[in-house]
Amino acid sequence: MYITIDETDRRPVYRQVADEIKGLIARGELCEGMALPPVRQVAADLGVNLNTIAAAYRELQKEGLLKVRHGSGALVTAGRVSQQNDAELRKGLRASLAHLALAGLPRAEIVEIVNEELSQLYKTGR
Amino acid sequence: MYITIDETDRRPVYRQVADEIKGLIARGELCEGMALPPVRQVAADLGVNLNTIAAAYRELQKEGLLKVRHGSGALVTAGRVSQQNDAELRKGLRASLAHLALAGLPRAEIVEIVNEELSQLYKTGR
DNA sequence: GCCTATTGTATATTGTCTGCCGACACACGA
DNA sequence: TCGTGTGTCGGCAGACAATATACAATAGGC
Repeated sequence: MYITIDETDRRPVYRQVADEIKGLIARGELCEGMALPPVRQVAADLGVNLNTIAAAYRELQKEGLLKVRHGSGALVTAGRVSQQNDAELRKGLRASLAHLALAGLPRAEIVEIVNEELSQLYKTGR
Repeated sequence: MYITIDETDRRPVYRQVADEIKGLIARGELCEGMALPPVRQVAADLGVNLNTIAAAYRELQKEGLLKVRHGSGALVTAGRVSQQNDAELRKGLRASLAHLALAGLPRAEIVEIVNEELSQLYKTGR
């Protein structure tokens, strides 16, 4: 499972990890029923404490994407998160798009980038 | 200047404020040369300490969007941020789109939302 | 059944970040 | 030059992040 940590990112590490795993699930690289690697292994790979990864797993369990079992491991339990309200969902997207616009990208280029990313998310018959 | 704080948002308040102002600049509601309201006024409107707003202004100054002048006020100095690398720019967008996909939205609907938001950002002859 | 390895969990500690308060410093106009 | 309006600085308390260490649950071999 290939995930990375960005030192320059201001989000806490456990949330970066959670978001990366969420991305893997979103694009189908992790499917329902699959086991996640043990927290110690991920922690060793990334050079952080095992509790940091455990926090990421708990975060995802709280969102309903994982089932973490004491003594066994963690399983992907869903390919979807429970429905959220529309305004809430848009907020993050709006901020990201504003960021791209402020960087000076023309609208057409942003559309192109969005389509590329969406193709990654919807490539299979999901 | 209409901005709001979301108690449920996990980002710190000063960053929420910074991001909202960034959005206002991105969609042209704040233009180069315009003055921002004093930190005390924004702080009073939002019910937070003035230093919290000052931190937001400093954040934006660091990104090159504002010029904060001790004793006078803060001015918008640019409608663009300095160029960043492409991968860095995509990261936030990718996460947002993954979130929408995990919420179960069909691809077409996401494209529609993106276009709506982009229309807000590019509505004038910018 | 019991041992052992493997796995997640709980507790305590340390440092950092947030947000606040009060005092200070700069700018501009009367 | 003085007063008002403006941003800034230092210190504080509380919350949060990441760590080290010890604990508890599970799975498999014997």
